[in-house]
Amino acid sequence: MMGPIKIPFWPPNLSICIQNWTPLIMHCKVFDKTRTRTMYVWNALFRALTLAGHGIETLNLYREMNSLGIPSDRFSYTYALKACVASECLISLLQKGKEIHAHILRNGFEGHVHIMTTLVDMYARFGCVSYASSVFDEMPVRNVVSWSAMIACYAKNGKPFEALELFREMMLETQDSFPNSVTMVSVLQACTALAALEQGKLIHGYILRRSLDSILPVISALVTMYAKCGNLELGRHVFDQMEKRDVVSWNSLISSYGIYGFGKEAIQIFKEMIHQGISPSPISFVSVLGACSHAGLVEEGKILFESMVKKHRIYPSVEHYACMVDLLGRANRLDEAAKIIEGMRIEPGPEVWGSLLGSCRIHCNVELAERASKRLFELEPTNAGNYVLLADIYAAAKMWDEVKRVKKLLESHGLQKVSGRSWIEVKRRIYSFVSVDEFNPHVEQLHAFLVKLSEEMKEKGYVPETKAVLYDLDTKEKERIVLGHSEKLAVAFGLINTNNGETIRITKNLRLCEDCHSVTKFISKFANREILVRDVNRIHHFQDGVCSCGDYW
DNA sequence: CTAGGGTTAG
Repeated sequence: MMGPIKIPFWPPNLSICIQNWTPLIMHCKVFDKTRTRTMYVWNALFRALTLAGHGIETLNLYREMNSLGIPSDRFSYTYALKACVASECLISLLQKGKEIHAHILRNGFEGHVHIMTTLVDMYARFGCVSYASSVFDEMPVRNVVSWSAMIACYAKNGKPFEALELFREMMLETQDSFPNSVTMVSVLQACTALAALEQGKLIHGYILRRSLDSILPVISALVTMYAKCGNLELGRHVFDQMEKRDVVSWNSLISSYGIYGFGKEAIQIFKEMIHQGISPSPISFVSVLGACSHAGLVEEGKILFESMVKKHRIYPSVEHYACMVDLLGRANRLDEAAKIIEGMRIEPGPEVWGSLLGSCRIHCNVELAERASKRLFELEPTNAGNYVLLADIYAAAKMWDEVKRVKKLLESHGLQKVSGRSWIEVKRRIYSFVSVDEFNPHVEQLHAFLVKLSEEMKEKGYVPETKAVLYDLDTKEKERIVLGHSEKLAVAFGLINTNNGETIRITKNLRLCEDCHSVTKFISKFANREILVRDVNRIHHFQDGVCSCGDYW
């Protein structure tokens, strides 16, 4: 007689295993007549496979179950949906997910909170925000988890405004869907994305009132929020107040110091973490290597990279290699960076080539840039940033025909250059600027302000840097273009509309331009203002004519 | 046997 099947530790050769298992399960059905018992076995198998990341196998088995005429139950649906996103393969299982979605509706499960929430999450992970929100909107019953899933969907897919708006709506629903710690983490991420410091402080207040301030994920998210919103001190303060810390809390602090360009301090914190008995995770190394790279600490970075395997038995992933390429490339050791790629023991992905291309831009290396971009265009043909980087490099080398060619290439993929945008929070309102902005009512005043400022600066030795301009124009024209950059408009707006002594906080969606960097340094001295600019990857803290990045970025 | 969350490069 066969007893109940126990799921053993999963053996490595899955496909063979599944072939052996399927008849076993069918066999089991013969012995165990009750249907729930059989479903339990199927579901347990789905669970084991999905947890191990074998989405394809789960779905194959799921199909087999269906073809045997066994209907899904509420458990199998959630596993099948999770399997669509838990695949090791790169092929998209979105279509499969939609099919299961249809089955769910056809079989009358549209009122099942667990299944519908899983559905929201599945679409979220595919980046299909509108699908997720329409499922969410149609849900007859919602609870904290469903609300949190939808807020997380917005926060993770570049829709922070929508995330905060939904959170507001959630708070109005007074029934049984009070936000909990999981909700708050996503809400904090939305504040981080917007660099909305004041909003973040209000959320912090709410967290304190709801006594959610001792939950590790919440505190880590708080530390990151404060640091990335331009207030490292408050982030540090939250960290210091923690009673218990885990590796993620430490990672938050390490990367926080890193983005400001405080590399030595980041290394110090990394060492302190180990000293306190916490083993570094792979992400700790990404954070600390990133910090070295931001600060130009090449030798320190190399030593840390070597210690990964030797001391901590952590094998470098693509991300770690990308950090090393960035570290060396930025320091103008491009040949060494290229050697790192050649010596990689895993397939170099777009992250690695992207790092190399970025470094080529800084040091105007056309030849290497062409090599890197060739690979990049194959690996991620629809990433507009790569084309723009290459065009930048050609423009810097005055190779205007090539610039045109790359721009055409970009357009041939139906893409366009992401335009620069900066924003600033003044009196709890967010003001946004783009470089050529005819609709912003403040622009004329700001332009006049900047023209006057630039004249004054020129007398004091300022020379505009127009390398960032991708058009073959004369110097005067180029100067006019860089003077209208969104980050300069935002700084000017901040100077005019905030009080003396108030810190100005700007956020930009792209990398800060070189000319804007030197102008902001200048302003910080002559207007005697502290100015923080957060660009795509880091924070520049300007004070008294100096920037925390040490002009290395 | 069921749903949501922390830290990551450029």
